[in-house]
Amino acid sequence: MPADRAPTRIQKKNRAAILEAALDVFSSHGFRGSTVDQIAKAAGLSKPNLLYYFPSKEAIFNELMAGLLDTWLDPLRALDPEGEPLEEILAYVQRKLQMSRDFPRESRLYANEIVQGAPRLHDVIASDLNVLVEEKARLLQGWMDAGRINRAHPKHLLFSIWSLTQHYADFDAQVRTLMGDEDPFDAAPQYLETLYRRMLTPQS
Amino acid sequence: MPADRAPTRIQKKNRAAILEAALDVFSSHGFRGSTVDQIAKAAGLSKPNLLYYFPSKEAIFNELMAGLLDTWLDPLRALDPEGEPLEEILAYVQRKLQMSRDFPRESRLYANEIVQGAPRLHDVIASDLNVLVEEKARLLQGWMDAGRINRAHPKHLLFSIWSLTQHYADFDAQVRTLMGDEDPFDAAPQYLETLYRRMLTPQS
DNA sequence: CGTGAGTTTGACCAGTTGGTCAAATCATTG
DNA sequence: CAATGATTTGACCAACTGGTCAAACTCACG
Repeated sequence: MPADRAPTRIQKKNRAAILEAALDVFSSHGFRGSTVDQIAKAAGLSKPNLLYYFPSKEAIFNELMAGLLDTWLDPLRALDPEGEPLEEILAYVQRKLQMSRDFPRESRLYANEIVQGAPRLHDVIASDLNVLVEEKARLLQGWMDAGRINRAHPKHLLFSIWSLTQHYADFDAQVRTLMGDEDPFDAAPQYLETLYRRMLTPQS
Repeated sequence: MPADRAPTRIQKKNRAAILEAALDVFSSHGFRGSTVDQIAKAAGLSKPNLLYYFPSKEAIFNELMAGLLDTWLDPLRALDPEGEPLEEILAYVQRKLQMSRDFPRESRLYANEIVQGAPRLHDVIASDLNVLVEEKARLLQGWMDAGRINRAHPKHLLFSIWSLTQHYADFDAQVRTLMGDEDPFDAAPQYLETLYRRMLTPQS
């Protein structure tokens, strides 16, 4: 393993290549289903060479996850208490949808983990994510109490946004097969905007 | 392997126990992540004993999947062209949600497969499911054209129903952690009914 | 209660997998 | 260009995994 001095040119390049390859492999086979050899080959390295940069398969996975979670929550963090409620929510939905389009592997990596019971993620969900969700749920509740958006269970509202947007990344294989030639992302933004607009636009 | 005569009492019991155990194990670790030993132990058998009833790990998986897909599509098949459109759709949503509550392992097994690119399911999705979806999408489009429900992309409408309902099974670990004491299934039916009612109730 | 089919198991095998290590090669810099 | 540290690799290991097999055991039934 490289000393903990400043990383050399080669270290930077190879660590990046490994993480990129690992994202590819882990997101399409899950942790258990992925082999170090697969990742090494995808990164253009030999297995021992890869293990020169990371102490273990699990270490690669953890670093990937740590990096992922931060960017993953950014769109929700950006939900602005000062903004116009409905537009804020619609913008959040579109940001999240955009992430499913641009980073489907990250979405699937996360989905893989949660579906399998989140063994390696339970702590961070129970702490960081929980705090953020509580905060934003209160914000949404406030907007509802003020009559600025229609009432709905705030946490379920958040779940529905995650679910609907990530579905296009996580179930990509199914969605594309059923859509035929049509790109799912052509109509999805419109569909979701309509859905949440109709649902949340305040009715007297 | 047992001869292909009528199954004995023991065969019936053990095959059922194996499939039950396999559902448990496969749905929480995926195919690659599950071992025959795990399944055998969960079924209360030794590994060679299990392999006396099924020729291979893959055979267990396939039999499980074959059984699953049929029941999985039933709720959609039951969408009745003769019924009142909005109520038909709302009933479909509730049936699907009920399945997430009653058969979360089946949902996760399916999710696991699709997230990983549906390698073992692509054919059946492209044939059986595709036919069913095309049929029901036309039905929904007809209802919209007749002004009986609000307009929305019919396939995306179906995707959203799957996504929202299955989310409660597939992301159960996350949902429960974030809901604390509250059972997600307490508010979910109400939330989804409201969502689709507001979205689809025809507006002049 | 004996006997043949149905059932169970311990021992085993070959292939895979995560990970190690010493030796070889390469890059940087004094 | 020497020499020192960084990088790479082939050979290897122990644990695990899917699957086999012959021998032992159990059960239903005449």
